[in-house]
Amino acid sequence: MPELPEVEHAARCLRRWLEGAVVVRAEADASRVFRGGGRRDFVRSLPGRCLERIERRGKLLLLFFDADLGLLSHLGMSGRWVDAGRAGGAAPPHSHARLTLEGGRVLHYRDPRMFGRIEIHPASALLGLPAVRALGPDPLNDGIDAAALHATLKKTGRAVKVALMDQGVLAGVGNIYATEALFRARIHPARAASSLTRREVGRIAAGIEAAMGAALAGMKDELRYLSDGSHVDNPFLIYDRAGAPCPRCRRALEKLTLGGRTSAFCGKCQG
DNA sequence: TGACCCCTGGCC
DNA sequence: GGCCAGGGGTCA
Repeated sequence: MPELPEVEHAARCLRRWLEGAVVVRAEADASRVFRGGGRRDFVRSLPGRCLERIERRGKLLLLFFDADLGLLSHLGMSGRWVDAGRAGGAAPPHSHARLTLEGGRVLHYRDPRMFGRIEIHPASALLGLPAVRALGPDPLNDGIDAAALHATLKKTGRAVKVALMDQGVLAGVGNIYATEALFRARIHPARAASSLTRREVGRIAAGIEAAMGAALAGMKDELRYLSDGSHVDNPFLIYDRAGAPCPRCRRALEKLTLGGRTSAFCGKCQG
């Protein structure tokens, strides 16, 4: 499930594939991935366009093409852009959209669970979209200002884990990195956000940066990280490891549900 | 602010 | 064969 590091990886791959390339054909299936008239716009407006730059804001990919054409891509749970090689090969399963580039390379958007979305907008309007404006600071692009984060968390009595997954608090943190960061910071996921001290928020900020940094470093390791952004194994300290021993104290990791999402945590280290 | 829902692969 | 996970939009 893509969060900030995985989307950053996708942005880097797309830059490599699309930089300087001209789209010669765009195809799209009738799919939930396209909302409103998005499918028609995708097919009609992309051919002939050349990519100028790609930005990532939190979990959003923003593609700026020439002639003021913009594409927004959110990968949802299972979305991936993949390089399927030259035209003529079979489409990979769950392909909802295809871009054929000058020279014959074909990019597919795959999304088995269809929680992702693709939208076409004027490039000049992308940064002004409500979904973009609502985002909080991006830990990788902007860094985390622990004092500002402390001030934000102070205002809400929600569980700290739920608050961290709010894209308006920090852009790009989801279930995985909230879980990992709180373990690293030794803070219980259900603690009221407003009860955290400035020092504890500092540990959380450091935990987010460390967990995301480790993931980004791991993406260079092709044995553990595939080029399509998926993991070969579970590279995380405690995410999805409930029942397994805590890597710090060896006590069995516990599990609880907050904000509809499952958290692993150590009842001793994060007491 | 919280519950519910979308959708399907993967796991039990 | 059945259940669950999960980002985020929507609605109460």
